Amino acid sequence: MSGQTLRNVTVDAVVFGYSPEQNLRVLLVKRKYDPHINQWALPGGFVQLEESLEEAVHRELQEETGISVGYLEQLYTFGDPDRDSRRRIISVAYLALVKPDAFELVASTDAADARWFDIRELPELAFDHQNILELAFKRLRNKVFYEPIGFELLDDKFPFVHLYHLYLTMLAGDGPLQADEFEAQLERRNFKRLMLKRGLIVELNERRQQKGSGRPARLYRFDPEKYEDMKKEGFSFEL
Amino acid sequence: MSGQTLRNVTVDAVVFGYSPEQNLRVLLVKRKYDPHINQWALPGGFVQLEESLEEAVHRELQEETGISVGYLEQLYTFGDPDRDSRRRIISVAYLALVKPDAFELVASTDAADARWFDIRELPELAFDHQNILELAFKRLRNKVFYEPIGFELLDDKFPFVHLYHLYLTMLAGDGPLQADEFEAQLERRNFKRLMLKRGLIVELNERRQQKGSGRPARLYRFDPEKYEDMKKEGFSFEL
DNA sequence: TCAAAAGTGTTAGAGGTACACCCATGG
DNA sequence: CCATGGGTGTACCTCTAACACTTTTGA
Repeated sequence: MSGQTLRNVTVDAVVFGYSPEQNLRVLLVKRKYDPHINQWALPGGFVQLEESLEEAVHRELQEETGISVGYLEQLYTFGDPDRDSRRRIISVAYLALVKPDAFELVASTDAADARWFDIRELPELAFDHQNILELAFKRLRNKVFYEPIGFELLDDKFPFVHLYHLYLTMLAGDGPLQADEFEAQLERRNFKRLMLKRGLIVELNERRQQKGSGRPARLYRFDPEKYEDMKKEGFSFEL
Repeated sequence: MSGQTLRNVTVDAVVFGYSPEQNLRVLLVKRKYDPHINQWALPGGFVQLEESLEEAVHRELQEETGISVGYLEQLYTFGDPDRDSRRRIISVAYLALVKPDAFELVASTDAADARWFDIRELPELAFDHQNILELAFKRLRNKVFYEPIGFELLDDKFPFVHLYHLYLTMLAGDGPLQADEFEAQLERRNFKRLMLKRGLIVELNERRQQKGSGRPARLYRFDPEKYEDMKKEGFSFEL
């Protein structure tokens, strides 16, 4: 079925999903083979001879979890001599982000061997995947400060609070404080002004259908042009 | 002599050196074997079975150029199926920085097959090393904005202008403008105040021996403690 | 008409930019 | 004593943090 693989090179992916209700989540798969059979691990596998590294990630994600990601970025390459008990294996790790639609989709599939885990309630992981995940999480948190990550994690149209809560979550990280307790450090109204002034998000003339009491929220979307501009010129996105 | 190597994994290093007189320079080696025999390339080679990736870089640099670097950071992993004509080879690229002492040392060795090149006057490179080098240079320039790279590129004690000129060089990059023309964007005296306020550099009570006329410059050094602090907490170093 | 959520306006002060000016040396 | 490079002081002004206040909804 599959082509010839490189014996010493794998790819692994840390896939993040977010929704205001479900917090920040990571996609994990349950291993079917030894070593570490039945333990949770990052999705990934051996690279085939004729595919690029990115293609390998997309293929493995498709095979193991059925998901297709909207954003993929190389994270780090792990190559310590004894990180795999079988033999010397170098793993190129990737960081991926998905929007809530894909997010929900996978959550409702077979679920036996692929599941979303809350970042604060992770199981023990196979190999050195714990390290990989921690590094990915650090990177994601850092990205908040110089790239508009919301772009890849939120729905196309979103009320402003969603973006706000995403940022609060990132600031809180896995620390002891709840996201809410960062409201002082990241003031809701000033944060909004900042985002609008930067021109990255655009006000729409739609409002969210009501959920409970309170004034209905206007919807926003990211501006893809501005986003591309910033990618080229390098970001600088101090909160 | 050398142990068994992985057939499909190499490391390559982009080593930068800087001095105010010599500008920013990159260390290249002339290839002794096919493919691309006699072309200039990044120092690097195949990873041995029992060594880590970092160890491989240090070993290859030692073997090919005799240099030992003070700072080493993983850059990116290049794995396109056809980047090497021999077979599928994945290369883990590293970015390295050396201080002027090491810098001078190698410049005066046998020079036949290892040489420093001005970043603005590079020869044609073997494989995809042009891409690797460009990425490394971009990364280095970006680091300026959130990490005190001078730490690894300047002498332990330095007059403030050295740091200033390093930053001007980075801002200018490979663009059309001369470093001097960025003096408007990065004001000498304000820049100094900023650096001192951040606490990263410390004023010494020594002065540089004279070189031409003008008031003799006070010497400074970086504060390693502050540096470690910032590493842990994550930098945020807007100019 | 009250509570909750969203959104607007305004103000004090921190901090950065720009620049005038002073210092120390060689020729 | 002038040219050159190094270093200090400060005034203006922008930008932001903080918060009071208004709007729009559900119950």
